[in-house]
Amino acid sequence: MFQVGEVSQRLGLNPQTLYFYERIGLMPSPQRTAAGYRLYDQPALDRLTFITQAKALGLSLDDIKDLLALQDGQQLSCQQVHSRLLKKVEHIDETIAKLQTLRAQLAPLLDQCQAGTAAAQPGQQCVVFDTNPITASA
Amino acid sequence: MFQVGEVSQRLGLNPQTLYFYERIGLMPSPQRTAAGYRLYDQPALDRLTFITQAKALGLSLDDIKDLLALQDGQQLSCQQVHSRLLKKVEHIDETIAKLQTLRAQLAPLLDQCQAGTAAAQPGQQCVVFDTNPITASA
DNA sequence: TTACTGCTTATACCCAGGTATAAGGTCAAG
DNA sequence: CTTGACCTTATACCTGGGTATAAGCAGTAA
Repeated sequence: MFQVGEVSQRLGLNPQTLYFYERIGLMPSPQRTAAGYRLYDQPALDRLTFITQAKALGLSLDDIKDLLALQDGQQLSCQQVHSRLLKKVEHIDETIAKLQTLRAQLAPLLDQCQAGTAAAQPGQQCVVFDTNPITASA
Repeated sequence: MFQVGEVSQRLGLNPQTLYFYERIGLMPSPQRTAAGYRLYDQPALDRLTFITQAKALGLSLDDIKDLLALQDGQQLSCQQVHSRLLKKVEHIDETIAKLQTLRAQLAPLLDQCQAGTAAAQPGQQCVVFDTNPITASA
């Protein structure tokens, strides 16, 4: 069992962040010592690890809360789990597609710039954006 | 030349959002009538269109400001344009990669759930998350 | 006992990207 | 010459995801 300071150090989180996660219902209220100190057990550490990893993958705390709720087995049927996961995956797919579109639009600019098709002398203005391909393509 | 109401209606923006973009330097101060009413010209509309599209693609207003600054030809050399664009593209690539990882981790859960490998009866708890593959794989 | 570190709570603040509201000036129609 | 729609500014507020600070207990070591 670990106190808040040890947990936050191990996971690289601000203690205030732990309190915050508890306040917003992302973490359950942990056990307390007689004096009221929080005591985190291993499952709590695992849960925090899951949260930080999911966050690093770009999920919002709300998304993570949903996933954890599924994980907690909130009497959700497979049907319900499936439909919620599906929505999340669809949203991720949309985001990926958008970014790939943007990526594809920026790539030729990069090439053009590198190839020196535009004004290439240092100190001279780059003309890559003279007719903007993003605006133009829309 | 269009007043703020017409512009915001055409582009689906709140007039306050136009003022906001002006305040943060994303849009230049437009011309004014004698009475002080803003008048937006076609280049201003194009710029706003560019902004809303770039936003839809997931760019931050700061990113967009950078791109527009390049577009405005702020005496940046091709070298500078190239290095800034490159950073942006690299960041986009990282984000795509992260999301694809997450996607790949969620997909088997979806399948499992759909296949009824987990408890499939409505009203029964879905066991897909019993050993969490995201946590497990990390 | 005092000092020090660590814990507690509440409250306030931060950034991003706006939205809402109030108090007032402008302009065209009737 | 008033009404109503539209514009102006300033200011306050909102969500998301925290961080900072203050005031006050808890526990330990000299």
